[in-house]
Amino acid sequence: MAEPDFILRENCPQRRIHYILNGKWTSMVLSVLSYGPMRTGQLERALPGISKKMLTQTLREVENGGLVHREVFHVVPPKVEYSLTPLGIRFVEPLSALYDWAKDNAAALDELEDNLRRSAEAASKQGE
Amino acid sequence: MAEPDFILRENCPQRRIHYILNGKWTSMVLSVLSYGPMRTGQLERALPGISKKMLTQTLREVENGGLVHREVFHVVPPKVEYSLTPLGIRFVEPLSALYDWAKDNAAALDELEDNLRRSAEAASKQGE
DNA sequence: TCCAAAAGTTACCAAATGGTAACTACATTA
DNA sequence: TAATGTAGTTACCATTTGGTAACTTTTGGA
Repeated sequence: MAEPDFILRENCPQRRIHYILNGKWTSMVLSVLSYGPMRTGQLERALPGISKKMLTQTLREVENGGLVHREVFHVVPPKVEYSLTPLGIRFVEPLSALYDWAKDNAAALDELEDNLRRSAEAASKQGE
Repeated sequence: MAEPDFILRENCPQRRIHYILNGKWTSMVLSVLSYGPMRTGQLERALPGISKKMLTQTLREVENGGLVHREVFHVVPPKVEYSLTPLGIRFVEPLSALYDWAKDNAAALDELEDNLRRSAEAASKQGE
């Protein structure tokens, strides 16, 4: 008989998908691109706080993974457009579901963050 | 009029949920607990490769967030049982969806990993 | 008397991660 | 002649992250 579902071995689907989505910006870059092709500057403005370095680094990763297509227009000043590939579109599916959940469950997120805040305060009082 | 959906500001639902699930083991610990209450040792065996340190650290975090309940039985040798709280059960919902997707789309994961492997090889040939 | 079992803590360390700021390229425009 | 706009790179650094291994505690059993 098979081993129970709750054993999460190296290389199980669960670990594999985390391996892909573990960059700080990866999933959000994909999510933004799900709204349509975008230029670098648009992406940058869609993710306030991202640095140029992280943006290009993340874009290179998803490009290497075959999730995103990079199209260079040879003009001056430069123009580069990014868009999801068919594979990228498939990966955005579970992300959108996750984000939809987050939008619909803001109260749960609030509750969790309140809990964390309270426990952090309690811990710092200990240290006095 | 509202700004476009694809602007992902600090504190938007998308960023908030990543903030919670960003520990290496957090989401998998929650996922394992969705199968029912478990003792420390069971959790440890359900996540091959996790260290004692990371297991307790992760458990404390989800406990502080109010996602997991920790019940100590005062016996020797010690017995401690972890289980999802109602809030925890809500958070497991999108995780399960994500993991179901991953199970159903192993081919897409393969394709992505192949792409990454190939691009890594190409990059290392460059360096020779 | 000494070890086992279960859960947990601690000190220490190496690697990964991501941020800042300065720099490049180049045609157009003022 | 000098500045502008767009995409990108690079060196450098601080922080975070997570792993290892040794240690603790308590009681029952060999």
